[in-house]
Amino acid sequence: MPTNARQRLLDAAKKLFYAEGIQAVGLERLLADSGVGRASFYRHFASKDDLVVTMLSNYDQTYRTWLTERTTALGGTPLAAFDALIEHAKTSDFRGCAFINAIAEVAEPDSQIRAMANQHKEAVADYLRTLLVEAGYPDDMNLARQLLLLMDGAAVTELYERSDRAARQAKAMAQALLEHT
Amino acid sequence: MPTNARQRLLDAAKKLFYAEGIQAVGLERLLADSGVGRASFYRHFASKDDLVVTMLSNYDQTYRTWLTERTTALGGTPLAAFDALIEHAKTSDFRGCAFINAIAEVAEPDSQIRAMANQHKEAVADYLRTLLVEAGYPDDMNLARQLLLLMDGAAVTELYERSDRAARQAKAMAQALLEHT
DNA sequence: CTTAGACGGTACCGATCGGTTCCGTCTGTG
DNA sequence: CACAGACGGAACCGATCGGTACCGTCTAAG
Repeated sequence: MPTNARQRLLDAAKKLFYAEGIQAVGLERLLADSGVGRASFYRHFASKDDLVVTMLSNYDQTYRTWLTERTTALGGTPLAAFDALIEHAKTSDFRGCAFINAIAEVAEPDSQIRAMANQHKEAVADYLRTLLVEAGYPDDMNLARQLLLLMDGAAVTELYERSDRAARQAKAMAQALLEHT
Repeated sequence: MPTNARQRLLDAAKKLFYAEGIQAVGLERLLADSGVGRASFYRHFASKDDLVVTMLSNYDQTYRTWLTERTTALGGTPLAAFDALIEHAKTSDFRGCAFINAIAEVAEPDSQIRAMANQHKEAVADYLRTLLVEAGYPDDMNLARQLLLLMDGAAVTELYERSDRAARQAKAMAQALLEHT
């Protein structure tokens, strides 16, 4: 019967890997930050890679849940998703998309992380597609992918700019894109 | 009088860091791949960080030169820059933008790499601005930054997709953006 | 009270990290 | 020929990497 060591590890992994990068954070940091013993780590995860993959799977779930809830709260339109992104970009610990950052540093073409990123982005695009349909636009996955490209472009731009400028710009571009459709 | 050890190191750094990531490539790999002795490395660079910064500065120069030449050869219009991006995305060793990948994995907010990335992107945006002016569009840095956001969004999407789809989509979006201006 | 299981702490492992030092070689110049 | 400088190879350094093994503790269930 596991208590909470596993969850503390996942929490620390989510925070540290996102904030500082996967390769930059060693097990020592993870264990110190989570207060979990070294042995307990390997009771719950087969390896550091296992923790990374589990954490990213966790991130996929929590991010999409968050996006859905905030978008709904902000009006439920396609543009509301961009308002959610703007809110996200304003937070002090915002550092773009965890999947994009992960595949930017792992590089291996047949990595499980790449496959997970692909799947994650596909799911987000599909969500944007449902937002488009609900707002009365035609069912168009290509248009949804255009919105996703804008969101990802903004997420990556905020990595070197320190403001929500790119997110607001992406929203404006999305608005123009939807008006001229 | 330096001969060529420094240049071989920079070539290897450019190739390996871009292909596999900065943290993933150790000095051993750099030295083995370039054929440079360990001592010679430190005769030319103060540290690995120094090599990284020098290599990125080199990348900024060569990338912008390449972009200018290809864009000019492809017509010199703003959309020609996207044709250059499509060509780039088709190459087998394409792995997005080196600066974006670098800041995705180094993370430190006051890092020199972040400042260089900011400067690089500003220079590219300024080049896009001149392309807009030459094509008869109003002098509008904001519009140039919109084009850059599309290019960066495509570069990052190609990290987990394996085709030039995102680049072609970004071009289509740029075309729509320019037509409705 | 006793037992089982989850736990944290620690010592330890081989490998590799970035970095320093010394040495022998090779090449071009005076 | 002699000298200087750029070079490659290798030994070595402390630190840290991911991973293994063992131990004592705490807690909940029988």
